Amino acid sequence: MNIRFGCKNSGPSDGCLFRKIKTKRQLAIADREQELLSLAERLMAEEGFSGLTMDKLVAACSYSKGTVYNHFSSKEDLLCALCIKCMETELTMFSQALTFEGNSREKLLAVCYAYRLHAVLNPTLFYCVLTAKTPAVSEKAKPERLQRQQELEQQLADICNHLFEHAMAAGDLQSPPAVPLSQLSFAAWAMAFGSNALLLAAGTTQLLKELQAENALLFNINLLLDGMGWQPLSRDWDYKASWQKIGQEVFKQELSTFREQGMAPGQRGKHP
Amino acid sequence: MNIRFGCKNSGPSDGCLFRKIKTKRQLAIADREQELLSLAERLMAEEGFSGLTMDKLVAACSYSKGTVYNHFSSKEDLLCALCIKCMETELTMFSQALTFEGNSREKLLAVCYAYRLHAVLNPTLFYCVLTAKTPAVSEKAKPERLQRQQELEQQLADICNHLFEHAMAAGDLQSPPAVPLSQLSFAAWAMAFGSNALLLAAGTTQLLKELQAENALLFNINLLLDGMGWQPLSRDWDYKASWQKIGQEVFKQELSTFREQGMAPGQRGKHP
DNA sequence: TCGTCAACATGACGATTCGTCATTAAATTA
DNA sequence: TAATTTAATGACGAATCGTCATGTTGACGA
Repeated sequence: MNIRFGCKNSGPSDGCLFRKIKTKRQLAIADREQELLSLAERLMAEEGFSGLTMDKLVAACSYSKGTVYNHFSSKEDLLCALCIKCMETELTMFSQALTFEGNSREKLLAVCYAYRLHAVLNPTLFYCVLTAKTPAVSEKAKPERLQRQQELEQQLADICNHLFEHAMAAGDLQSPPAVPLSQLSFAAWAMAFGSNALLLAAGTTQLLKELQAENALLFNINLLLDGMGWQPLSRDWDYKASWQKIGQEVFKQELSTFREQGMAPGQRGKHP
Repeated sequence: MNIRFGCKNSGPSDGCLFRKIKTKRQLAIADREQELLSLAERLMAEEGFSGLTMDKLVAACSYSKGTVYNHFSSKEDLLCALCIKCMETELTMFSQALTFEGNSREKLLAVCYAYRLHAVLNPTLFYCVLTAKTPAVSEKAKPERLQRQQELEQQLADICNHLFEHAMAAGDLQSPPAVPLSQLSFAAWAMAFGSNALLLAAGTTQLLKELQAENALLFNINLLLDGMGWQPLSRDWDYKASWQKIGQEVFKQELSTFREQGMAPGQRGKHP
């Protein structure tokens, strides 16, 4: 028996979770996992959250049920995998946002912009991330996947934390005494998350129709950062201009794709 | 044929959704709906979100499947009904919070306290409200229920809006020009919601363990209200003391119940 | 080239769950 | 009480989940 990092009994799906892919066979398996994930993403976008079932996925792909279950040990595991894919995309967009040239506060805004844009482009995946944190899901997902999920969460949080450090180093922000940086960072995260979630639900709720959803996140975050005393304050700087500049300079491509199609690729359907 | 507000073909569950309950029969039906809801709530608390199935509910009650389906046209409809029950409880607790004597800002804090307390006491119901806004649910729920849900949402939002009006009338808060009050109110709502959701997930996530979850919502809201310029600012007032005072004066009973049992009644189980 | 064996693929299958509907029972009205 | 409307019942079919015995493949050594 080959000694291969405990591959025994673990099925083919490990291929893409390990850092190094060895054989071409494992490579093919990892490829297939991505293929299945893309298919699942499309199914969910087309037919909504509950429209994604294992049976449908099996029917839609060219593999058998057993093979699909070799990749995803349960529906929850598949959901978790989708969540991971979503967060990886977020991470990419966040990194893209960090390239924006501006003061420390504008950089945080750029990340918020990325967060919002990602949510608008992938509303169903946003729900997916929400439910993936539900105990119902995390209890049935593969441990490796949960670990990967936490890794990504940490990386996303690190980006946010780093922006706060940067601001303090630049002298734009002073943390109150006895308040750890993570607390401030959490506040920003909570605001961004809450705004995004409510704005997404607002389409359903219709309670917030009069609200100008386009700039609501910017408005909310500005209030919060003003409360932190993050310089320059919103009364001393035109952050609305920054916001638009971020869109034009960093996410031009995503925005044009969005506007052309009315919706993002694969997001045309309903979400039943 | 009797003319009875179109009761035909509508099943027994209407009884409790109409404003007036007529016959004793309808009264009994409305009672049974509450009985079923309480049972469903307990099932969900004990066995988690996915532990609640229609079949289990039928097995756990003394009625037949058809009868249960006369009340709740689908699983999603049941979920929506639970969401409504949850929001009604919230509304009660919010009203309770409004009795707190204090300045305008403290009153808002009291409502936030109620929101947080409710979420901690009923974590599974919190998830329930989240998912009830999902298209998957709202598309299959009864129209009357969706309407009731929106009514409640409006009432909750009104409470929040009214607090802002009160603050402006008292001179504690000035809305920036060209910014509707609802925008400010939405910011507070988003912050409270986001903080609560993340804090709930934090138990799972473990990313925020170092965070002092107990006061995180207070901290976040304070930052936001400071950003709005809501007087007195947090540097001029001991809101931590207010927070504790709210708990002691308004929610003493809930807190003691919480501490005695370690968890709220019916919330002892896991959430798979 | 072939044999061997571990790893992988297959799809039939049992178990749940959802929701329906023909039938039976009860309540209301005449 | 008879007639009629309304509600309750649970057997049933369809859909879904996840498993497992069986068949297949491909890597590797001879």
